[in-house]
Amino acid sequence: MAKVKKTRRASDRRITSKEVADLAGVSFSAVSRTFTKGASVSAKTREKVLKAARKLGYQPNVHARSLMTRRTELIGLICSNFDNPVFMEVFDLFTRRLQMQGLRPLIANLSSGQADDTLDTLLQYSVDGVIVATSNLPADFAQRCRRANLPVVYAFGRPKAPGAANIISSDFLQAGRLAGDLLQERGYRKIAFIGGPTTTVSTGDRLAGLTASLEANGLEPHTTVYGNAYTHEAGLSLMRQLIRTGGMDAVFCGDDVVALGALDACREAGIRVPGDIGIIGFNDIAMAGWSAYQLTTIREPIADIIGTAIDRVIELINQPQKKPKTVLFDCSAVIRNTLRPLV
Amino acid sequence: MAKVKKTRRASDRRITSKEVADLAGVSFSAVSRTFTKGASVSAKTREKVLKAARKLGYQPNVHARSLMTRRTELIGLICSNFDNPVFMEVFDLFTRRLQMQGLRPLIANLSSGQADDTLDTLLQYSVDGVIVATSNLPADFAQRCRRANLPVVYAFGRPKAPGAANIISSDFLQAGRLAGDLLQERGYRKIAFIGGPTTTVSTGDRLAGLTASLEANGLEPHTTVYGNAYTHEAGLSLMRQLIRTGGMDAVFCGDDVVALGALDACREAGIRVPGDIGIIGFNDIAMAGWSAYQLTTIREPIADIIGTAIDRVIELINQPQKKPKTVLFDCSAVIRNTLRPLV
DNA sequence: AGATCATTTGCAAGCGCTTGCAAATTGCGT
DNA sequence: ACGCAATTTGCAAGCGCTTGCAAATGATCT
Repeated sequence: MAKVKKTRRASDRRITSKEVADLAGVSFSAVSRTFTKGASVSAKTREKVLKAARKLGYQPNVHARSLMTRRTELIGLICSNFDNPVFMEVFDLFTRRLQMQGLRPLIANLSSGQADDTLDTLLQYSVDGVIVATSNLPADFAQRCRRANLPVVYAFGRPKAPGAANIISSDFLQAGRLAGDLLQERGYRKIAFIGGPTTTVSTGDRLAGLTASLEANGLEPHTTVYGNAYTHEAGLSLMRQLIRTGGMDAVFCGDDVVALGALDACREAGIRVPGDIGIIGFNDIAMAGWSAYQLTTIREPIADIIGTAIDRVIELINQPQKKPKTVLFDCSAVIRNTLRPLV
Repeated sequence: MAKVKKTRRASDRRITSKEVADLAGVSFSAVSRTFTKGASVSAKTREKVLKAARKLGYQPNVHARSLMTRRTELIGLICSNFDNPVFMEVFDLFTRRLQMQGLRPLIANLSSGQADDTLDTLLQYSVDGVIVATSNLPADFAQRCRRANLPVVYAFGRPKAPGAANIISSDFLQAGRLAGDLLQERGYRKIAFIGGPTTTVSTGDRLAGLTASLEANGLEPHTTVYGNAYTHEAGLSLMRQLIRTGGMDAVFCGDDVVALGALDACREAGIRVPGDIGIIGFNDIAMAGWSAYQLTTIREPIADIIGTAIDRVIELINQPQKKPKTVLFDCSAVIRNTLRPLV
């Protein structure tokens, strides 16, 4: 970055509380107090200050304040799945909910760069807490946060590494079971599974749920294949492969984008869904409802997860000694047209 | 939010430069200097400091620093189109590119709340500059930024209000013309237009471009209809309407999501694309390339726009007196299967 | 009016850092 | 070994704000 200019033009400066104080004819701690809620100021002074502030266009400087309060109202938001449409909803909700609580997200885009820098940056900005909304995160991240005394909660997934952590997520096992039940009660028996990267816990859990549901009836997954990412492309090619092999009558996709890819593979192969093969996804992204797809899928309660994650991180900020906790939400089925009707 | 705990446990505190200085046996300005690039420190002291810092896990406090440097390295990023898939790519690029320049985005999600608070918040956090990546923004936003002495650049659209502003965008007129040319050289003559909200400048410009292209051959748009948002739903119902009316042989959609909706409307009506009707979109979102759609569309050079917008805002931060400037990028065609081949 | 208590206010000491300045150190030529 | 210039260093004065404390003001009751 270019060198900072030294010359400090008058216009460059922002209004300070001193200036407001002068205009209002009060001490500058009075200004500070009218802007810190809960502080002791008479209605009269507050009025004077507010008027002066308005006139000058004064805005208290959060950074200066944070030096004393040790609060920045900044929450580090760690993301990486910028290629999955579900992220749009997640992101929208996170930024809005945080805003509503008077907090601001400081985004760390993990797709680029190393995770190490990421934590350093968050530390430099003294974020009050961190919410992790990605799964491909170095295992020791939580540890490092703890060492730095930084509250951290995981949303939408749990860290691979074992050990206590604050986790707010949907119950992937239950989701997998739900998918399995749904499929079976519609008469499907030879159920294949298309998962995401084998390294992600979420994929494993969903498969485990499916397997559990099948085992209850003495069945087991017909085939399981994995893509190296939750993408349309992966779903497309994996489904083509499955079609070539054949033998299954339904497939549970670990993610909607993958399911849509699978659906497109069927379309091009002339396979009818749900006539020939049933398909069920996970996430309920917007496109799943588009008329071209009408994908039956499992929906996680995104808003609940996000709301709870935010509440939890606030709680931890105020009471850092609180014990780690895991909250799992049940998922629900969204029935559309890629599964045949109940038998 | 709950009241801040008063008690300040030792563990609560972050390491300060003083502590590093003590451990390293140097003055604490030495610490500061080793962390400010371009400062004068001998290799030996820097080594000592770095070692101590590493041992203690020290990270300089950006907020304290910003008090003196008058730089926060924070850029306000104003967004609102969290429902359009194109946003994912935009957002990913913005956050990454900013990160690469040593800047951090402070997101303002305009979907909720008033724009007034938004600017106030950005001011409180003393962002160094603002990038507006949304079009539905109160007209006076730029004015208010100027009054507050805040560099602001508009990316992906220009403010409705006239007046000088920094605008980095694609050339919607050229894009519209390109679409028109493409359609005509493939023999389409009765071309309809599906736009977004009539209030957005972008829609108007795209239509103007199309019209210009048609006029060159003595034609004019066959029909123009507008949705109240750039959504699949809007495209679907608008296209159904168009189909009912009939008479056109092609349609230019102001946005890809709309185009996909239109495509689905054709599919359900049994209309063949591009056989019966040609369809062209705008944006080239990921789904446009999915095998179910294979949408021919116009692509804006998103990465260029974002890169330039960032460069521009940095430029303005360093030289606030720079005159406003508009940079428009040409769009290009992405030919897939929703237009019939060249005649 | 005077005494008593609750509020409100200003003062000043920080918060963790940068930076101009002058003193201390270093390198180098002779 | 000595002198001089170029570096390096520590000191101290901020940056804009919060907050404990004590002084000042206001309210309330005899």
